[in-house]
Amino acid sequence: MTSAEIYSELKKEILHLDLEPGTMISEIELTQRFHISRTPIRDVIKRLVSEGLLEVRPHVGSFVSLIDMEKVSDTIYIRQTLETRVLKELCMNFSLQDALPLQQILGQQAVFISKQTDSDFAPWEFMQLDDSFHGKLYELCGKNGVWQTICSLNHHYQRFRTLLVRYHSDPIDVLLAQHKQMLDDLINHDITSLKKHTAEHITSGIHRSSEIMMSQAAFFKI
Amino acid sequence: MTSAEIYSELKKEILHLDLEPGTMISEIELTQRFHISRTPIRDVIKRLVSEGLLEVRPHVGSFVSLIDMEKVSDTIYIRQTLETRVLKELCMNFSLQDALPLQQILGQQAVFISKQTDSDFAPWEFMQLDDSFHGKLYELCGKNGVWQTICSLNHHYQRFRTLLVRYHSDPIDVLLAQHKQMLDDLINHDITSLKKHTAEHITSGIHRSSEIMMSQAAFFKI
DNA sequence: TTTACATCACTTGTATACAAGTGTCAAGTG
DNA sequence: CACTTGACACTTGTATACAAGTGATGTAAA
Repeated sequence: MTSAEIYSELKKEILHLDLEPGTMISEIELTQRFHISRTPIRDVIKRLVSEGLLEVRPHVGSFVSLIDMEKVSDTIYIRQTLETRVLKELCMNFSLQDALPLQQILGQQAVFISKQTDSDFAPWEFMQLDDSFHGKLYELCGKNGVWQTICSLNHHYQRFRTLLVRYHSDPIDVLLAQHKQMLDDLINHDITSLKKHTAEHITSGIHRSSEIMMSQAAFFKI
Repeated sequence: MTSAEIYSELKKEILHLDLEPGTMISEIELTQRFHISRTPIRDVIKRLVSEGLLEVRPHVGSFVSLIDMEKVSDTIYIRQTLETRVLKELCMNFSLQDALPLQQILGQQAVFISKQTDSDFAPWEFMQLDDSFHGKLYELCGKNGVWQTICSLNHHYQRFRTLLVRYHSDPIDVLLAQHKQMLDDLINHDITSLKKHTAEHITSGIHRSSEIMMSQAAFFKI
């Protein structure tokens, strides 16, 4: 297993909360698990530290970082602000041609929901489709780089979203309905309604944050 | 010299263009310069890579990354969008109390300009004061975390700004005048004028980008 | 002269021994 | 019993030897 693969694997486990916030990560354990020496393991750890997913206390240990709700709030603020502008610009010249790829993604989301059973609940697959939808909005607007930048700093937000769907605070069929509304607004060139629905969609779930923070207090910072 | 200090020193040299884009960085040279072994040097390099300031070609060498104008444009787009919203919110409840720290920073900028001579031209000192001004705007709005986030992804933009002031495309007295206008707009609660002046200020210099890219083509990507 | 190829100097990648700091836990002391 | 203290196990930090890939350079053959 190469260094990049180990990085992806660990990152995935952290974002999916398989590695719970606060868990200690042992370098030596990882060397045994991935059959590789400490040096590349330490490289991976450093990289995850730089993304805020791990914290290293020198001579003590490496730990999965606690979810920082301030960072989550900041991410939501940034996403809502940028997406409002992007959608405004997109709405001005929105064509039915633009609607096609978005409708395709909504179709995939509908398929996912219909296949979904309680036994094999895999929220991150839907979260990926959610990201595809939003990413496509930026792409259609010629702002793919902005979307990539947002993705690079939404790690705490993503873990919070995982909790939201895990506790069904954010039913995925509601999210799909919100996407559909946004697409309708785009087709109708209704900027006012679009702005409202976008804000609702992105900030949805934050209302229940205190509830979730209570039930999983150990996962959160301060 | 500790690992963190070496990181700061190298980062400073890259952002100030003392280490020019494209320059090769030798790990062994750095071990000799800082009297430390390869391991901590490699840690520093990895960290600068994760910030997009260095690029490592395996078994070839480590190089200062070329300035990516797409990233610069994206940064300007993000900054302008966020700052427009922050200033709008700030403008609504702006008090003369809020004006005090801003006026203080403008005073420091004025002092800097008056002291300035052509022989000891140190643009980054003024850039720091520029950042202080903008950072204070976010802070007054309770959005300090958002500002910190922006700072973490504006490295290419900062190198571009260094070029702008180096070639006097962005005379610093003009920047100060723009700051003063923005503060006046805040005091007068004139959102429309504020939005216009903010956009002018943040996008100022981008107009001359092609000119600068021509004269320093080797610094730029593609 | 031109081209193909082997050599070599140099780079980063990896493994590992050792240094140094931290926290636990048990024994000793008041 | 409460508290101090020191040994110890375990952590990350650092140094360094070696592996492996790259590109330039020089040599020999066509």
